[in-house]
Amino acid sequence: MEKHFKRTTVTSALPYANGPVHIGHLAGVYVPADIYVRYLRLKGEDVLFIGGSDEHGVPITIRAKKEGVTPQDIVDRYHGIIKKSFKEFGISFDVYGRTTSKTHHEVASDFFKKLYDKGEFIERNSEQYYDEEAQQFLADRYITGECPICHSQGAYGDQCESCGSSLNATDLINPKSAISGSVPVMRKTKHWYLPLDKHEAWLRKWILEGHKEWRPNVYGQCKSWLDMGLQPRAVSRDLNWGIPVPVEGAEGKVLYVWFDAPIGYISNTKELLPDSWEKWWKDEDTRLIHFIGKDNIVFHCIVFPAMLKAEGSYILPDNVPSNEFLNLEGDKISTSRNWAVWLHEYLEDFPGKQDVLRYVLTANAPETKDNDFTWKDFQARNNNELVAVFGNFVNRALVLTGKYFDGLVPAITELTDYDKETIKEFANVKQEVERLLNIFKFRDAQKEAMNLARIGNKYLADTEPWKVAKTDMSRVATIMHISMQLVANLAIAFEPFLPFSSQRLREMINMEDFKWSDLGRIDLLADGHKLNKPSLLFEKIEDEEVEKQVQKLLDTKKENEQANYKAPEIRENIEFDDFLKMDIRVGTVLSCEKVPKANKLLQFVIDDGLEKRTIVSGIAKFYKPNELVGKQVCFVANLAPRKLKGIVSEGMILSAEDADGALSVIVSDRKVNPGSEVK
RNA sequence: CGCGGAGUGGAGCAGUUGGUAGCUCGUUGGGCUCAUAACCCAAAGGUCAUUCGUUCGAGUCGGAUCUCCGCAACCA
Repeated sequence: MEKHFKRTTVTSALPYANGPVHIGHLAGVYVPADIYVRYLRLKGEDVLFIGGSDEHGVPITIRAKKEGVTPQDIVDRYHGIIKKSFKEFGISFDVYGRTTSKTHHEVASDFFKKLYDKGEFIERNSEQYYDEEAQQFLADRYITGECPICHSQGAYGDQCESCGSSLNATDLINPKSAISGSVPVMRKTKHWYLPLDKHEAWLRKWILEGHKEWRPNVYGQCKSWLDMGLQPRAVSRDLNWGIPVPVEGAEGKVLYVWFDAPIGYISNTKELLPDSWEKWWKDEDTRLIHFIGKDNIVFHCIVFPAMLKAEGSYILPDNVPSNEFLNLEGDKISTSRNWAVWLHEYLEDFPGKQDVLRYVLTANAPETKDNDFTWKDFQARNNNELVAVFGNFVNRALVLTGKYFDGLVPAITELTDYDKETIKEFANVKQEVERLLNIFKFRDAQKEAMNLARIGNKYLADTEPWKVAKTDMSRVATIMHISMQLVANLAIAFEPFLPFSSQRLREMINMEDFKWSDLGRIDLLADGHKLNKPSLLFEKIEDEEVEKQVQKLLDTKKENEQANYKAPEIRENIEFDDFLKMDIRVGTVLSCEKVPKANKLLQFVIDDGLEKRTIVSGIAKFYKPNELVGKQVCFVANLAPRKLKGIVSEGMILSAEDADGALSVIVSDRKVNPGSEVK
C-alpha cells in the first residue's frame, strides 16, 4: 500500500448548477481539497486539481420551466456564479469545466459507447409513469398522491414523509404529476443498466481488504452496501436535457446524471490537457483522490469505480476523503429554505476576509461527524485565534524589529539553551503538519500550524526583549532574529490554509521564494534582510457585524417561509352523500404513548362515547405523548382499521398541516360529550 | 423494518493496538506592558448518552436501550 506515486489527480465533487454555492460546499469539499493540493504543489509534487459544474438532470429542467427560460440559461447563470465564488475563495483549480461542454459530451458519449460495445450493460423494459401534458417521464420524486399506508395526501412516489414508509410510485392512490398537475399514465420504456452485482466480488476485495485506511464513515458505508448485495442501476433516463444515449433506438433518452457527472472529472482534464490527459487517468503511477461529501460516498467508492473498471483502461481512486455535513446555527443547511451562508453574499459583507472563513471552516470541519457553524464561533475564532494569536505575534515581532533594528533582520550573536529548545520545537511542527496532511486530517494540521504562532508569543513573553533592550542589545538581536524566522515559517506553513494572508505576510517581510521544504529552518531571512512596513494581518470582528448576519438569516428564513407557502388547491367537488359517508367524531384522549421503534408514531387510546379505541397517529415529531391527554380531538371514526408497526389503528386523528409541514391537532373549542359527531 | 456514522468538562473537538481523560475557546486568579484591552502562567470544571457484560483493568472490546445525522430521488 505504501506505493510511491509519480503524480496525483485530485478531484472535488461537481456542484450542481441549480443554485449558488454555500459554506457547506466549501467546508465539506473545496477547502480541504484546496489545502491538500496547495500542500502538494508547495512540496514540488506533480498534481492536477479538477473541478467543474454538474449541469444536467431533472431539477434544472424543472427550474427552467418554472422561470420560463431554457435549461442552458439556468446552468450558464449558476456556472458563472459558482466559478467566480471558487476563484474568489482561492480554490486553486487547474481547470473548472462544465458538463454541458462539447468535450464532455464527447467523452461521456464515448465512454458509454465503449461499455455498450463491450457488453457491460444490460437492457430492461419497464413501465413508468408518463406526464402527457409535460410530455416527459416522471421520476418517482415528481409524482405525488395519497399514501397507500397512512392515507395522508402529498406522499411522494418514493416515500411518504408523513409516515416514513418507502413506496413505489405505482402504489400511490390518485397519482398526480408534480410538474403539470395532470394524471400520469403508464408507458413502456427501455433503459440500460450497469450490473453492479457483477462487480461485487472485486469491489469487495478492493475496498474491504485493500483500503482499510479509508475514513470509518466511508469504509463503513461501502461495507454496508456490499453486504446488502449490489443491484443493477439504470444509466439512462427519458429526458431531453443531457447527453443523448449514443446507440440506435434511443431517441429521447439521455445518460442518467450520476453516470455522466463523474465522467466530467475526466472530460475537464481533457479540456485542459487535450494531448496529455491520459497519464492523469490511466497511468498506474498516478494517484487518484476524490474529495466529496458524505452523500456521495457510494457513487465514488462503488459506482464510479465499477464504471472505470468496466471500461478497462482507467485507474481507481486511492482514497476518497469524505466529510460529514455542516449545519448552520443548529439547523440543516437548505437551499430551498434559504438557510445558508452563500459565498457570493459573504464576500459582499466581509470583503477581503476569505481566509477567515477558510480558517473557521477548517477549524470546525465536519471530518468525523456533522458539525455546526455559528456566527458567534466565527467571530470568536477570528478574534481569539487569528487576531490574538497569529496576527498579534506577527505584529509584535515586526514592530519590535522595526523599533530596535530599523526594520532590518539582526544577526544572531549567541544562542541560549532556551533559544535552541524553541528552534527545535518549531522544527517539529513541520513534521507534524505533514503527517496530518498526508492522512487528510486538515483540522488538526491547521491547529498544529497555529502552534508556530503560540510558540512565538510564548518566546517573546519569556525572553522579554523590551526589557533586555535597556541593557543588552546583542541579546535582543538574537531574540528578534529567531522571532522573525518564526514569522517567515508561519508564512510558509499557512500557505495551504490561508493563501491570501500568507501572501500578504510574505509581502510584509519581503520574502519572495519559498517552498515547503524550507519549513522549520531558521535562515529563511538573511541577516540584514529589509522588512517592509507592518500592517495588521487580521482585524477584529465586532459584535454588531455578526449580529447582523444572524438577523439576516432569521429574516430571510421567515420571508421564504411566507413567500413559499401556497395553500394547496381545492379538490374536486363531491356530493353531499359522499360527505355523509365520512363519520367524524370528537373523542377524549385517555392515554397516549410513543410507539417503540418508530420515530413519528404516537399510540392513543380514545374514549369515543361507546368504547375505548386505539388510534395510531404520525405526529410524534410535533407532540409529546402527555401533551394531548385529556384533550378532545377530532378523528375519522369509520376509516377501515389498519396496522401500523403491528398496532391496529381504528381511525385517524385530524390535524392541520402548516407551511413547514408541522402538524397541529384539531381540538374541540368547547367541551362536548365524547362521541359527538362533527358536521 | 433495515444499513452507515455519531453521542466525551459551559461551547466546539482529540483520544492510535484497552492501563488513572487531552486540545482550542470560555470562566476565575495572577503576571507582563512590545503588541489589534492583545500576550504569558496557574486553577476550577467531566460518574466519557444509559445499562449489562468480558477483563486484574474499558471512553477504548461485546450485547441491549435512548438520542442526533445520513442512506441507492441529482442537495457537500
